[in-house]
Amino acid sequence: MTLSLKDLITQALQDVVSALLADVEANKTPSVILTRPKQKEHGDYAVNIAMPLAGLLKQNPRQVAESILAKVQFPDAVESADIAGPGFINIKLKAGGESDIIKDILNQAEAYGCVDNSNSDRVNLEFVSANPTGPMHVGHGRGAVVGDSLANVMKARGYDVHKEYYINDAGTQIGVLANSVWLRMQELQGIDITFPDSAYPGDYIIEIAKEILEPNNFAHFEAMDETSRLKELGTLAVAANMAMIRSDLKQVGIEFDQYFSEKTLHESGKVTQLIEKLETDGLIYTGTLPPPKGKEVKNYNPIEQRLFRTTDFGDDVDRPLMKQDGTATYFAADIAYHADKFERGFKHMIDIWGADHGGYITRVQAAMKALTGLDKQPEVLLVQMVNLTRDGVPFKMSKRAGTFVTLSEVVEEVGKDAVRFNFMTRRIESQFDFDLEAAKAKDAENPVYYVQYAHARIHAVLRKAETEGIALAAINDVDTSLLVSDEANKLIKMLMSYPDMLQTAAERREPYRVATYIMQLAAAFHSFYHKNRVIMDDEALMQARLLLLRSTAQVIKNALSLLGVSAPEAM
RNA sequence: GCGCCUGUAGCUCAGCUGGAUAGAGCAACGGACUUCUAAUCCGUAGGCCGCAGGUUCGAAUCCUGCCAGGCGCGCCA
Repeated sequence: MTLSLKDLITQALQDVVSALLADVEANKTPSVILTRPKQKEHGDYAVNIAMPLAGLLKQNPRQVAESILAKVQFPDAVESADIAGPGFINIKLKAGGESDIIKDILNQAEAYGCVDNSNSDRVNLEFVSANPTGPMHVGHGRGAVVGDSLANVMKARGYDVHKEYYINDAGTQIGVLANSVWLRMQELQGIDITFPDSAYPGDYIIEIAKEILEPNNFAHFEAMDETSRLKELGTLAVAANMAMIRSDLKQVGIEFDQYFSEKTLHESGKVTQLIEKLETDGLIYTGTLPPPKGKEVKNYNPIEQRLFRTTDFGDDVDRPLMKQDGTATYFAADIAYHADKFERGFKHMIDIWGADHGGYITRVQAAMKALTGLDKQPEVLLVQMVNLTRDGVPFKMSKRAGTFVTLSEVVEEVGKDAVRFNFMTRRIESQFDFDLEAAKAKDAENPVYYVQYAHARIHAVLRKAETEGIALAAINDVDTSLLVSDEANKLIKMLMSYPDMLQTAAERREPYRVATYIMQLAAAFHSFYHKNRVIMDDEALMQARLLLLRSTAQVIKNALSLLGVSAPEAM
């Protein structure tokens, strides 16, 4: 792998910095970081290294900058380097100095921006994990899209990512689900039932009831005792819901490497083993928890419980692992689950949760520390809530009333690309107002069309070239140094920054950066397009511009594919 | 009361872990299609970066305290 021009410049400066510090007692050598200045007059790259160095050398920053420039040996492509402001070094490159990058992009094609995964830790990425009691709603959709894109971005940067979905197919909710289905089954048989508030009201329950009745005889269930009936119906209903959820996920282009069932943890005895282990380790004691703060609890009865000493590992209060009826809490199963991930060889886990689970992070991390010694694991990304609106008017969503809007409905209305791209245009920390009309709009209000249009536009030019009988020159025969216009320069810089952007996105778990980047890249292209006609008489310049367009299309396509969004060649 | 997240242009959001004159899109106003896709581009206007302190050469960014909004806070998942 050859060093980029940026790397060469950085290296040249770093060498001088080390030389200057040779006579000084310094604990550590500050590292040179090249930045892209916002102002064009500040050159192509800027370095602030003179500022931190000034303190160590006890000179003023501008003097330091002068010493650096006196010694440094820049590569040929550097035209000039000047000192500016309090001590910045601004580096200007020769026109077209970096334009060779577009050849690399085309040679690497879909691999541009990616690195191989030869030596990296395995990462377990758990996301969505929507309860199998109903269809996915838009909030789940955001987590799903973010998680899948993050997986793609991290894979592109060499991480070995395993995508996992945790199915909460145990607990009281499954009993509620089974009972709801049973009531609907009876109703379908013409039996008069009353549907209690505690049951799930959605129409999908009726569909499930029908599905179950299709191959099975009603009498078969009627004859069973209630416990085994609810158990069997629970299993069937979970399977039906998971089939629906998987189809919803597929609709937005998401598939998992593994679906992990909570029930198997209980059945295999892993949960009880975990509790026994904690008992043996002396991490469990009998105690009474204080009443919850902040909200009135009616009929609060303090009770004695066996409590896990999570406070010893950073939690706020100790947590119960067993309910009063002797069954395990959700928390107990969840730490058994994370311990299982650890046993499967994952030292690194990332969980993507909804914001309403934020209070849960410390206790899981505390438990994992107690069990495995791992610190800050799992790494939890909280995705803030989604508010669905139409023309700015909020939807009233209530699962109870059956008026929540499913992800599937939204995808059908606005399309997969719009859903996926729009969810990626904001940081996960900010709440999302998702407007259905805006997401459907095919104009500048909707960023997905803006970027797709850029891609389609490039292909329109390429098609035009083809119909005019223009042959594309071989990549290495093109003189890219002819690309000297401001717009071309800006576009090339955007294309160059793609790998760095991806690396940052992967390291910081911020896949939204990819979306922001594509929008900027598309803007740089549209701007170039308007000022620089591609198909023209000047053959050499035309070939250079065609090459620039092809590499731009390649990067847009690469980036969009990480987000699971299509790159159409015509619109 | 406590914990987490958020507060940047009229609206929706960026701001690359401390850099130079805080940026986009929408909305407003004014321009650009006989020429490769106007789903586009160019320009104008619009800012006590929630408030107040602190850290330092330098703060939207880091720290502290307030204010406002969202989420959460016993054996629900």
